Amino acid sequence: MECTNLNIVEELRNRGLIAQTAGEEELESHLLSGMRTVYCGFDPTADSLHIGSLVPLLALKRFQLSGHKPLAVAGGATGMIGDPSFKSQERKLNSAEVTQAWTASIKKQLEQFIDFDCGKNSALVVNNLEWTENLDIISFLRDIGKHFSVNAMIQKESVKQRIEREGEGISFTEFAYSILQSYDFAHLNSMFDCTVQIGGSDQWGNITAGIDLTRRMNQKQVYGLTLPLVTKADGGKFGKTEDGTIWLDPARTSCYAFYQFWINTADADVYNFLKYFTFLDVAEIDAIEEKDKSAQGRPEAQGILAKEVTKLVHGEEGLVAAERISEALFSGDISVMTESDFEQLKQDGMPSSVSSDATLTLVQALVDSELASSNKMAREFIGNGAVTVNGKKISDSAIELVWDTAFFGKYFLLKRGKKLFHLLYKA
RNA sequence: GGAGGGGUUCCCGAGUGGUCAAAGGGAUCAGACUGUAAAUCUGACGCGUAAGCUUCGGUGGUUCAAAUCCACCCCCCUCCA
Repeated sequence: MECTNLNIVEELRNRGLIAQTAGEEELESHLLSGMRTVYCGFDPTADSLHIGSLVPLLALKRFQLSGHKPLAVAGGATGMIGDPSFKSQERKLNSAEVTQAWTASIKKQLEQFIDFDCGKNSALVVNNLEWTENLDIISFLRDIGKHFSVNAMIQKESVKQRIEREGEGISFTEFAYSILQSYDFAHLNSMFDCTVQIGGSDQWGNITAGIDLTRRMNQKQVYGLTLPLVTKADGGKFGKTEDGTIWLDPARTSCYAFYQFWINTADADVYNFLKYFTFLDVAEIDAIEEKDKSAQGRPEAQGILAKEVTKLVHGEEGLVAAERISEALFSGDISVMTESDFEQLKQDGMPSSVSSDATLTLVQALVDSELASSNKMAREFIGNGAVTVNGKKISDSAIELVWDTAFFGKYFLLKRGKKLFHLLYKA
């Protein structure tokens, strides 16, 4: 990768990706005057990252594209402690085995996003357990802890509610989290000459603490930048659907479901999301917005967003699969699908299940497939005309599914509502 | 330790002996309209085809009948020590 040296700060600013910076002008000239090593940490709170981590992850890549060296840290150590920042409750600790297993899978995910073979600014992924597991308690308290003022630490907004709120508290373990993360920054600074840390805006307190510690331990000036929390225009929580979190791991959230998540982005959010989650030029995004505005009917933006993000996360292959299913289900005529298309749907992440029953009622099938939460609901859906079997609307709730009438004698494609599908197939 | 106020169906919140599966709002889901939007309108929203069954912090009691009354217990909040 060439060192293009475009102004990354300005680029982030144009995309609305800067929440806070420690000395924006200084940081800007620091980044313009040479290749810098930029770090961002990701703690293992599950065996996969979810789309909440996408903004910082892509930001690392943006830094790399502008010629800087990204350094992703998997929080094998910090994940053992638990970040209390803006968390209203103390969290339970996971076992060491679990945390280390999660760290390993997260490390693997991080590696997909940044380039490890582009010369000088090739990326680095490290685990912060490497430099903390052998840290002894006395050194920790004397060499690191001495630089922290508890008075200052309890002033931080990020732990305020835990300290002030009645009925809540914070253990020493979580309280010390910030020290651990600060030490990461100082350590990375001396090991890799890392001078910039980025993170979500909830990380501001931890980042500034790291800047202070690095100055005190290494006598070096380092910088911080936080990215905004992604919000939706309707006030809802970003990244959650009825079915829960949108994960980056296709085993947890299929490429198809992932693609659909982005397709369903509200108009009010989609142009911002294009700036947050894709590498398209801001000018290009503005052009899309202009075009959508002047054209009537369906905007193109959601399709572009879904395509770009799915490709980034799941690659060309994942995108093709997601598009194939979406095409078949939403625009194409299902009856033109071949037997192998159905097989493909299954493999591509279409929710599906096997049935070994000779015959079963449609009501039962809807409940089994979780398209309806109870028989009563299933009947109501059928009565409302919300249920389709193999492309045909069914309004009789007494109907039975007979395999002879299935596609290829073995597939029933159930649909409830406008966008919920389930493939039922014969054993 | 003392005084007071609370815990209601996903959330907020009304209900103080039968007319309560429990007002109202939000969230959610479906239908119509659309663009696999938004807004709007309609409907559903404990389980059951139904009869009916199971819910109102927990346990026990009073009563023909309890979310509502009584006893004990658990949890939360406010004030005092």
